[in-house]
Amino acid sequence: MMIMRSNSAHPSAKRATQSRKEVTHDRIVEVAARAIRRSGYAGTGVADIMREAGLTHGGFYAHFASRDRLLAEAADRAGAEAVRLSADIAAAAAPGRSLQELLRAYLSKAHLEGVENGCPVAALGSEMHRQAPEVRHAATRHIKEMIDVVARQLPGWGMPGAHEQAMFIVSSMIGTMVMARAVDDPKLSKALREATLKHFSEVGK
Amino acid sequence: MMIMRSNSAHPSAKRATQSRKEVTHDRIVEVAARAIRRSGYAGTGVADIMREAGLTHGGFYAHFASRDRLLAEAADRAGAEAVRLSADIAAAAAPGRSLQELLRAYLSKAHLEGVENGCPVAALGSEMHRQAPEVRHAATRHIKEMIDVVARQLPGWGMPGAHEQAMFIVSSMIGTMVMARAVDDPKLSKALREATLKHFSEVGK
DNA sequence: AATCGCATATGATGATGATCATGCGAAGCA
DNA sequence: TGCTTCGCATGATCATCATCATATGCGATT
Repeated sequence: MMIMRSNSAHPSAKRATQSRKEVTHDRIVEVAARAIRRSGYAGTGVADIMREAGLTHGGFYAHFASRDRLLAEAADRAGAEAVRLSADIAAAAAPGRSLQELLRAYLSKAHLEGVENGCPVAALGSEMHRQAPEVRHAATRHIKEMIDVVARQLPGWGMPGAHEQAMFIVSSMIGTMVMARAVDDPKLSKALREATLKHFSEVGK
Repeated sequence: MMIMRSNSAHPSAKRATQSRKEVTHDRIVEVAARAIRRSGYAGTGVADIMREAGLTHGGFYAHFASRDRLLAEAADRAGAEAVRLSADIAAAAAPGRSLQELLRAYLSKAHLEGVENGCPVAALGSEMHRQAPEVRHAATRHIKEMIDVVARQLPGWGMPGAHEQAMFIVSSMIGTMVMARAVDDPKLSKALREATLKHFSEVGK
């Protein structure tokens, strides 16, 4: 079960259900997880997030010790969501097609245009090395998870080299999406995604 | 007494007759080109740049119509430098080894640690889609040039598919560097770079 | 229905940011 | 040598930002 973390000596109806504060906290994190992908770490202000969550800026520090703490929670959530989504896509694919489906989804136009709900590494990768240790740590953890997810879709899963190959695939996926979003030429953007898709078209189970 | 700054600092004798203002303008752009890679577009302020260039913030608008205009010039310069450096490395390599040397240099520890003088796409990629049109345009141009540089090192240069392959290679290079910089685990960082290096170890002329 | 505690709002503070108006001092011309 | 022009500095303005102190009002408990 859960540890009782009561903020008062009196039993103020603690139960498995979330308290009001927890619900709000959660909503702020969810909004922030989208905001950072849309506007970047540096471009996301406390007031923006609170406003988007339907609150005002003042209450923020009742929920988070600092802006960085929120960013860490938001990055963590975004990463966890991305890994879970990838695993789901792979799990739902026909046997032997999981890596292909994963790549197709990742390099899709929908993902290209849906930054705020997409891969946080593609959305925030080049800002990462400037972030607070907690943020980088969460990111690193999810990156490792993502590599594992990909590795499990490889024919030689468990064999030496599979992990290495998975690292390469993930690097390529992310680089392709970063580039495809960076350029202002839609044709080039599409060509970049298709080139990567084509390169991996034979890899799979 | 007064700090004499003449054009002797940088013997950039492109035009023998560079006015004082042009020299200063150039210096600001050069500083900015490093600053944006180090601190990101959003993290680079006008005052920071001017201070680093040995000036005060006030004179800025005598040189640039806006902050965005400077960022565009800085991005353009960083991109041009990166492409030129890559082409130089390839040109200096032993015959048939140019792509290998290029990859080795790009994925080196030196580049990993030298953000401010390195590839601007790896340093700024995920911030790019939010930038002013001029900035994105300059970036796109240099990305195309970079793809061409890589394509020319391929065995099947000119044959159908070479350009496609070059796009894939560039995407992978950039993605690998973004990831290697993002993670806070040096072992993983190194493993990512080596995985990509290994994957391309047979490609070349 | 009255009360009370907690979650959130209001508002303040000090820092920093982009932009601009204006003054000063040095470089070059007469 | 004195004058003019131009490049840069000083300093101000207005906006935004993170953070915090304090007020308020809702909802649950009595």
